[in-house]
Amino acid sequence: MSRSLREALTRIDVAPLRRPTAAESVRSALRQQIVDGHLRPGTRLVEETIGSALGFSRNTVREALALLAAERLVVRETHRGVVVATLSSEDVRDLYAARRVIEPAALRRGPGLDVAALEGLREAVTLGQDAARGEDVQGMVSANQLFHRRVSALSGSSRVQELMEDMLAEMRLVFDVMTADRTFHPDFLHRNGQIVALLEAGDRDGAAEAMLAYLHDAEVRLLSAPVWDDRD
Amino acid sequence: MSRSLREALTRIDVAPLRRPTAAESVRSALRQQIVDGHLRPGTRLVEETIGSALGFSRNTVREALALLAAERLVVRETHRGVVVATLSSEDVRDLYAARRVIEPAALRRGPGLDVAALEGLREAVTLGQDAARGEDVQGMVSANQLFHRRVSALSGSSRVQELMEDMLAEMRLVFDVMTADRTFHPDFLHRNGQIVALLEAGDRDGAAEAMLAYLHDAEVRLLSAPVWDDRD
DNA sequence: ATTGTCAGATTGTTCAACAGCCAGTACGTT
DNA sequence: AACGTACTGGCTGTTGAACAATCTGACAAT
Repeated sequence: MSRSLREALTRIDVAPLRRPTAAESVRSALRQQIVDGHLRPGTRLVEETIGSALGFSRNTVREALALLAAERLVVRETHRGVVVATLSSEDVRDLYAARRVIEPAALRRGPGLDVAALEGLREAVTLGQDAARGEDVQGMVSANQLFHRRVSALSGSSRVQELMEDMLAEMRLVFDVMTADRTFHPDFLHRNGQIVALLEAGDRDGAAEAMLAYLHDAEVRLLSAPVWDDRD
Repeated sequence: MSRSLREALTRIDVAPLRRPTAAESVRSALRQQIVDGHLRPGTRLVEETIGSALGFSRNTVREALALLAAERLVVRETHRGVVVATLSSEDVRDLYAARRVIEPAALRRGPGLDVAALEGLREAVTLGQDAARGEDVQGMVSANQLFHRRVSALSGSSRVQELMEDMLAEMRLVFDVMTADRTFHPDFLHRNGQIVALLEAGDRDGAAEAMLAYLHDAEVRLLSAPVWDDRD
């Protein structure tokens, strides 16, 4: 094979192009229902029921549930079944401890911070502001998650991004509890803007510190919410 | 039920006490074989073969393989099968990007740094020194991984620890390539000691910076190794 | 109230089957 | 020799049925 041909071929990124396997379909369908709040925390997920509802066999559903359990979106207890995860205040502490490690560090040192990345962050902030003006709570949550997803992308590690992805899904379970508080999201959307402004000014350490404070305050605010499932 | 009895019972932490399920057994058996290097990167894992070898059905094996794939220890390609993961230089870069985010941040700000934690870190260093004196490569790797596992524990987040756990397992796949280089491990064990010394002196920022430098150097050293599987 | 017992429901696990896909092999074309 | 085609064996993806183990709730017995 000629040298130039080989080199030209390396530039093709061959798309995965495989249609999702059955287990993947079930997995993402359930995942979607959970993060969208249609399957509330505590809901029992019965294999047979899901299987016949979605048109897949029990074994396939089992595989999907096992993966969701690895993601912590559902909890499996042997011989007792699977339920949509119900987060405890301990989980909230754990999630925010993780985010305080990852997000400030990504801002401070992550190798992914370039012009395009800054624009992406700015865009997420703008989307959030639009949603806030329209009092669109779903939109605010999505924009906020987009912002933090892109922050974690600055880490330059797909493994870190994947963890953040999972944790953001878990956060939807948390916000299930917070639907009452109408001021929660707007307050924190504003602070996203401040963080981006610091980055744009070239002050990465400042942005990292602002993120740390943000996460601290958000955790306190969430933990002060009335009801947490703390029967562990 | 009497009041005092109820109160006494709350103090029992009821151990999980469930013996591992079949899929879990297969999963951990395979995991062990992989991290111990008995199943080398690239080895094909055929469901039927594993099943009959370990005495479990194909379905059970499938569940175990799905979980290992989620952990990235094996790679599953649809209709093509499962092989023990072969890491590319891109994977090494990704892993170290993740570690540079997590480990320095855990040292700098993690809430888990107390006297007991410091002792644990010091112990890991001592174990490493002992292994180095005995030229015990396996022991050095284990001690080093214990050290970094305990650093990640400073994060105060089980989710971060879990990610680190998975990544350390992946690192075993990396070291499969590095068995040639006899000086790799002793060099870096020494630097673990310096990091602990900084912590003991109360200089968390300094320890974080030292960790950052450590991880940078380790990555460079690994990437300079002759052969990486970079056919992606 | 506490405990023993039993039936129903659901999970854990196996087995057997079949379609679909992949890699390799052989064969014929150009 | 390079290429296209057809065939084949091996494995994966997925299903459906089956059975034992175990949990849950209800009801009866103490």
